[in-house]
Amino acid sequence: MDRKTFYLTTPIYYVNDVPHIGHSYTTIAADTLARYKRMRGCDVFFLTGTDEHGQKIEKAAKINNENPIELADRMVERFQNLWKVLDISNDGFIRTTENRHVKQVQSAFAKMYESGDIYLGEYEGWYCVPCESFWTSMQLSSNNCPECERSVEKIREKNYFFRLSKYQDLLIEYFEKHPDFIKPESRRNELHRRIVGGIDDISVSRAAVEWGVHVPMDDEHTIYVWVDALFNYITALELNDSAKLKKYWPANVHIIGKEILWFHGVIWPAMLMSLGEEVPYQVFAHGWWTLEGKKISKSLGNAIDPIEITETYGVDTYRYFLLREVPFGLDGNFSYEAMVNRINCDLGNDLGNLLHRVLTMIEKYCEGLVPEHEGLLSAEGKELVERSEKLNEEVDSAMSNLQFSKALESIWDYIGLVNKYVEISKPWVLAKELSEKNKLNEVLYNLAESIRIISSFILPFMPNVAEEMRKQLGLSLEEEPVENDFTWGGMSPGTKVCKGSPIFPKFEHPAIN
RNA sequence: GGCGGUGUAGCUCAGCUGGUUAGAGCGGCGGAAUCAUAAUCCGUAGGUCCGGGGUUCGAGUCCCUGCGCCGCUACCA
Repeated sequence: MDRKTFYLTTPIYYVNDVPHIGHSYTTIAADTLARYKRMRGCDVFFLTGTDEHGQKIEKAAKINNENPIELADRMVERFQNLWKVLDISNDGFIRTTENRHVKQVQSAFAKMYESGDIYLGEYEGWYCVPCESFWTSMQLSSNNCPECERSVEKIREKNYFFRLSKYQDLLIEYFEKHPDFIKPESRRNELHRRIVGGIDDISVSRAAVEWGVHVPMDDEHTIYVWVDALFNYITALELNDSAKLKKYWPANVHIIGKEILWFHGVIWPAMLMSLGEEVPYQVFAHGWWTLEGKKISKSLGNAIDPIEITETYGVDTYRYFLLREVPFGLDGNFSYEAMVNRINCDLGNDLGNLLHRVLTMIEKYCEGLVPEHEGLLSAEGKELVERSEKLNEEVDSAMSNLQFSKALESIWDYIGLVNKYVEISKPWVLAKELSEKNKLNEVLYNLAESIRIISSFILPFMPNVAEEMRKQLGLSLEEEPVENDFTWGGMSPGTKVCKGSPIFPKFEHPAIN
């Protein structure tokens, strides 16, 4: 039987920048979705990688007195190391400097040239010499460079162009037939209006840039980095008719930041249409993080290395915070205050304490063995079971829409219900009466089983925490997590639990400056 | 400038096609309980739903307008 495939990607990260919170956010979201889909039985292919060409890299390397590829090699290591630290389970990693990629990009470019969708034309624009930037007349601020306010000069350059305008109607049609193509909806509407407003052909080659993929029919030019970069999503699968491409393409979702939506939502589908390839099912553009209320930028120098955060606060807690604090798609604010609050309250008080109190009772009242009980479930016990089924539906629906925070909210509602169940059932009272032994056993079994289910739902978000919970519950860590883990009844009576120290130690709130 | 969004409790936000006393989480306050990382559970917050005008039997929810904030307008998660 063929399993359903699920192909998801992050952008390939530009190696001119050190990895920061934004990169980690996209990748953690993608990883969580990938892990979730694997548990649901999908054949997942999760791709990330690095974008290594272009003028910025060329210049940065020159300043460092090294070859561009040396710079890239160094930076790639930093990204790969971060993914390792954050427990990213990517199935593929692609670098745009790899030979397999370069060759396929050239062949796609040649194909579009042969079909007439790429043509040699003349680029006309405004050039700011000190900034080394090109601007359209619309971008100019009172006829000067919008960045430095100095005067600009008109330049003409032979360039290859992609006939984007030709795809206007097809794109509009695609947007209208696939309302979920771009998420969130507000972004979709923005793009849609802009396409309706008219799109021009785009320059897809640069004569002035040497560090890039050379235009196959004209060695004087390199291919515009964005064109080069976008193709990674299919060159990683082997574009030229391989079984892998057929198996996974079109991608189920490209997860990206909102600033690169134009490329993914318009240019990329148009080029795929030109090549006769299918368009991805969805492009999901998430929001931006501010740091303590301020925009994160190089000029402010306030970027934080995710590795630093995780060294202090832990990897799983960081993953949890990013996906819980802000609905995916909206902007959010990262603050240590909020992070500590989430760790202490959601994780420590609600979840960590629940695990700890239940295991203590199983050890105290049942010699550390998950008890067996006779007879039917009590009304409260039934509610736990029913709500776990509802939770299963809620989480699946939220995850299908990449609503990570919503999925976590549902899981935490359930955790709240289980804590309530402890209060209502009062196992410490039942334990005092020998005649209540069967009732006590039922309660403790239900609690252990509820926590097992919770650990399954949490696994895609916090893989290490889930593993630790399972270990303390006495479950085998050998077996791969599967869909069955989400449904009631997986806990075998007689399982020996193994309580450890609290899984979420409390943090002091950071001093307020 | 053009196009679009948004303004709801101290804070962060839910409130779909207009319909009974406007909701959640966190914080604050009061109580219960003792299995537990002083964790948990229960109760409580009386907020001109930005201002003004209008449509309607009825508007936080629709329309107009004023003010504030934000996004897109082809570098950057």
